[in-house]
Parts: sequence; C-alpha cells; structure tokens
Amino acid sequence: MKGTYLGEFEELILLSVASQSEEAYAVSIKAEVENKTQRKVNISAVHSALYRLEDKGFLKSSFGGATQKRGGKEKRLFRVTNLGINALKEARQLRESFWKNISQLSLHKA
Amino acid sequence: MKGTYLGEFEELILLSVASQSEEAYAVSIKAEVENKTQRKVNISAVHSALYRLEDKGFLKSSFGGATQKRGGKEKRLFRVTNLGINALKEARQLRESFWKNISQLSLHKA
DNA sequence: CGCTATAACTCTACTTTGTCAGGTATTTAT
DNA sequence: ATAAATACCTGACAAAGTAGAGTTATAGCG
Repeated sequence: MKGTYLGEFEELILLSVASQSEEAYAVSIKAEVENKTQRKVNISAVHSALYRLEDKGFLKSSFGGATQKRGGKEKRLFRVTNLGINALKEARQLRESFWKNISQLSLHKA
Repeated sequence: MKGTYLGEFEELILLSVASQSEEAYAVSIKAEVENKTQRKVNISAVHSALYRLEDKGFLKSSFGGATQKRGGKEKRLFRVTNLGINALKEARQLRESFWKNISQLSLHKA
C-alpha cells in the first residue's frame, strides 16, 4: 500500500472535519462520528486517524485559542486541505459510478 | 475491530459484484475495479477480499458452469446477499449525511 | 496419452489502517 | 496546593490491504 488511499474510518473522520468548518478538533469529531454512526468511537482512534490524515496531506492542524470552558489543554484544530477535499470527492464519485449500474437490477431484492 | 465494517477496498469489490449481476468472479471483478479506479489491482487482493466478504455474510459463492474459452480452472461465481446490499446502502447513506453539511461551505475552495 | 499453454484459485508473508489501554500535559476552581 | 476537568500522545496489537510465488484444472495438439 502506498499510503494514499482513504481507509473506511479515515474517510469518516475527514468528512467530519470538512463538515465542521473551522472548529474541528478530536473531541468534537469523536462526538459527531458517534452521533452519525451510532457506534462507539475511541478517542485515541480519532487521534491516530487524524495524524495519519495529516501525514498524507489531507488535513492541516494548528493550535486554537483559549477555551472558555472549565479546564483543559489547548485544542488542536484541524482543517481539510484541497487535497483532502479532492480525495473525498473522488472516493464518492467512484462509488457513485458503480451505483449507476446497480440500482435497477438488485435493489428491489433487498 | 469487530470485523463487521466494510473496508475501503472491500466496498469497491462488493459494489463491483453487485453491478455484475450473476457473472461476477475474481478476474472479471479485478478488471472492472481496475477500469473504474485506474489503479492496478492484484488478483490475490481480490481473492482475499472476496473471502472476507463471504465470511461476513455479504457475499455467497458457487462454482459456475464450464467455460467456453480455451482452458482454465472452474470459476467461482459470487453474488451479493441482502445483508451485503444493506451494508452498501448504509455506508452510502452515512457518508451522504456528512456531505449535506459540507457542500455549501467548502466545495468552492477546492 | 503426455506435453504445453492458459485460466483460475490458494498460500504465505508483509504493510497499512483500525482499535484500545494507559499515560501525560494544561487550565480552572476551591 | 490540590483536585477536577479537558485534551492530547504513545505504544502495542488486531483487522484489512497488498504482493509474490505456487498449485490446480481444462483444453488443444502432436
């Protein structure tokens, strides 16, 4: 593997960052993914995925301003790069091109 | 990992089987995925994915009739199960639910 | 029949991605 | 100063993804 494709979980994380323009960080991402998928997500899994995505150039991170809330370490905020957006778009289009050939034939069986 | 989610490559394979109703087998799947993705696919990778998908209940296989062509071993034909179709649908809907929140904000930047 | 070419599947080893447990650091409140 | 809250980081292991080499089966042809 050349480290350029999006894994299943990675893609979810990337989508979540993209949908939370500007304010995405590990905890908010975990929350959104859990909410949308209805499955329990480990915070470390999110961190691992975020770093891998950053290594691949799909995300960029920076430390964000002080929090208003009770305590805590500084947040590392993530933004999607153009490369990341393109990777998401390509993955989506690729799958849609398969769906075109599926819909009529198989769907009514399920 | 609990072995119930679709990996990135697995999903492509499953989509390909679904779109080739009745006549899908390793070689034809490899050809279609290579064609659609423009990336080189190893035949063993396809086999591994097919067996894993069968283990998960997303595919069923059976040996197909004799070939008309020049030589060769019997083909193992694959069909998608209802469970498989549902897994594909769910994965798709999940991602689309993220896209709803993305389109307006980020797309014009890329 | 035995040989060769073709077509397909299987085995084994290795890399990347996904998951988890535990730990460390920073800020606010008492 | 201590405790509580919030967040990030590290390291180990499991599952998925990939690749090479090998095995099995069919057909044609001398």
